[in-house]
Amino acid sequence: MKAPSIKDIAKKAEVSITTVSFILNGKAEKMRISKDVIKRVQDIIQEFGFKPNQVARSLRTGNTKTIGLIVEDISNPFFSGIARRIEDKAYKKGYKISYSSTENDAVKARELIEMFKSRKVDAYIIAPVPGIEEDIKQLLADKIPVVIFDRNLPEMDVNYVVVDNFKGAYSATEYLIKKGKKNIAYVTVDVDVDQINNRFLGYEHALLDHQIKPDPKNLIKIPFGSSEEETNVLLKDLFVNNPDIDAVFFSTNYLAVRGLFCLKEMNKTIDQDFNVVAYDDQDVFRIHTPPISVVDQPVEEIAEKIIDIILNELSRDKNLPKSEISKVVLPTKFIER
Amino acid sequence: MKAPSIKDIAKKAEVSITTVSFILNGKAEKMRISKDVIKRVQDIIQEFGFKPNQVARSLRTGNTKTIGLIVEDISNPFFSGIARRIEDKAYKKGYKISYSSTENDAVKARELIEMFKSRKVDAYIIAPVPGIEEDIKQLLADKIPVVIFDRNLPEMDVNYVVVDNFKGAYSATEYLIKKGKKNIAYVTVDVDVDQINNRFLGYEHALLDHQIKPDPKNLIKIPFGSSEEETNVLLKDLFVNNPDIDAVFFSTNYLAVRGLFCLKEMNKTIDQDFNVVAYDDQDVFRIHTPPISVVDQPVEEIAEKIIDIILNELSRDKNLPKSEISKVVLPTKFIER
DNA sequence: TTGAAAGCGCTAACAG
DNA sequence: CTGTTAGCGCTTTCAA
Repeated sequence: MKAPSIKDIAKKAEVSITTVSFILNGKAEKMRISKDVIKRVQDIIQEFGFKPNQVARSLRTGNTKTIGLIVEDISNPFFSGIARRIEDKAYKKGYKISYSSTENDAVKARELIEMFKSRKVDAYIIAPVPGIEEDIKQLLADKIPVVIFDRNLPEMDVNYVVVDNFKGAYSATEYLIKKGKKNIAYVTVDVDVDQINNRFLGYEHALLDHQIKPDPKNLIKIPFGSSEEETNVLLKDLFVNNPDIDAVFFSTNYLAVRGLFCLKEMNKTIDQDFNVVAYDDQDVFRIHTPPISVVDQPVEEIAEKIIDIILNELSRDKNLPKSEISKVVLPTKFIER
Repeated sequence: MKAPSIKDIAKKAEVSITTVSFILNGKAEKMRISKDVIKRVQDIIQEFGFKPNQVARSLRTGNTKTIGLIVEDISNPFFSGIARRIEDKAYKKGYKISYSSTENDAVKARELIEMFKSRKVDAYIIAPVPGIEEDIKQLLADKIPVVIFDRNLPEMDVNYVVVDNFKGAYSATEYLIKKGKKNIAYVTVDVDVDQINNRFLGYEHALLDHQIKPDPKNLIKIPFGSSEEETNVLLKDLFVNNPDIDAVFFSTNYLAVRGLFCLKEMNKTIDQDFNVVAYDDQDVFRIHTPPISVVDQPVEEIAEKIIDIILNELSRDKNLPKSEISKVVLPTKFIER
């Protein structure tokens, strides 16, 4: 009960494997293979339930019709939302997705790229971690389509799709300032990546533009990978030691969720006197009582742009036209609640 | 700047490709290749940054070191949580994951299996939709490792990892009954899959065991794929038309989330007089005011069992020992809040 | 200890 | 219009 090969089909149909191959690849017309033969071969393909071996095809043609997706953590709703939409669109064009999570670890990220390389994926979609610039450059040098997203790698000539994190954070901070907040805490993660940095800059500049001096006491960086408890401890310290904080801005979705739990535990009520803003919209912020205002990232559009760029590069002639780099910066939307 | 092949290495090292291959595959010892040669070849491999072409290797050996993961929707936190953990464990054993979402569509699921088949994935992890029994049987007949999870396919000799949905729903319902609830609504999805059916049976039996006659008016099945608005309308109808409902049990995580929004919009307060229970634990239920009791599925364990079974089958000798089928039923945990 | 060579299944010149 | 054939890069048997 082995899977039939093109040879079996050819033998059964009493034609050469070339003929079968042409029919398989829609080149029957061009090769002017007779209707009869086409029909006969197709019937036999049906009958045998024959599917060409993609592995062999890949070895021969050099492309695998697979796209490698490298994210920080596939279980983060932001990434899984993107993954879902990318999968959908890629699938319609005959591409499959292989995914992997880096956990923000450059070593792991590098290994993943190696793995994908040896597996000959046709293109890469990467939420980069600092330290893989070289590996990405290598990919580019090999003329393999790459799109990075979520974070930008400054100084690199690579396609990217990001949101305007500076403006996003700026507008959220300004909102708080206009609400009369004077001591706006900023909770972030300690990784040095572009989008996180820009969010902080947005926060900082909004303060400065409104004559508020950023107070280091109001700033906390939670180490990446901290457990729920560790995060809790740090957050509580922040609020306990700085009772005059009258608003908090969380720079990531998961920190905001942790923060909300923490505030709840502390019986700190969120109201006119104490505001909270989060990054990324999720059900949890809408459903919270009171609902939490957020800086919303257009997930759908991000995914769409990414896949458009990838498919476009994939379909263009590899050798000749040196394609323009796509630099997409999408706006965020502040949702007041 | 083409990727170097084993041939390039062999030439440079002035040995045959066989020798390189043996060294690559850790068979150098067994083949008693001299230390010198090993060293020299390995240095050159280093220098060239050579990685064997997995595609070629796959074609030759017949395995791709890839596992196909077929779920309903990768962006559902339940599935992405499982995906994350499976990925992690598989990665450590040198396996990669290709994922795809079926959207509960048997036709799409079948296509996905075909796709994975032609790509020669080594094993399948599937959250099955009704109607693909035959395809799975085919896989089994070809002796390809398969584990299904989340839902069971009754009457099939296939490894599965599920939770005891009957008991899960039973205990949750009983909890509500013991709280004195008389009119417990049940909100579910209209797909006819094993785990959804069992949840309903659990609910029903709990009622019957406590001399409560299930009232069809308290039952609603939301069509799968309904939009947020459509769901809203249906839910509102339910509550408006049945004002004596004093508790609701949502049979899936996303329905519960929709339901909570809906109740909020209706200004229906959740308190002693009106209870809510959801299936699957998520941040959103913990953070809700008041917090929502849930039937928790042990995601970590589910993922662990799945990957254990898969890796175990993958490592056993294919031809000889006909392995026992693994039937794992994990308990759910009712979390009262 | 190492090398030569067959072949995994398929595509695509090239030859009729 | 269709067939022959040379690989794609690798593993593995058989020989030396």
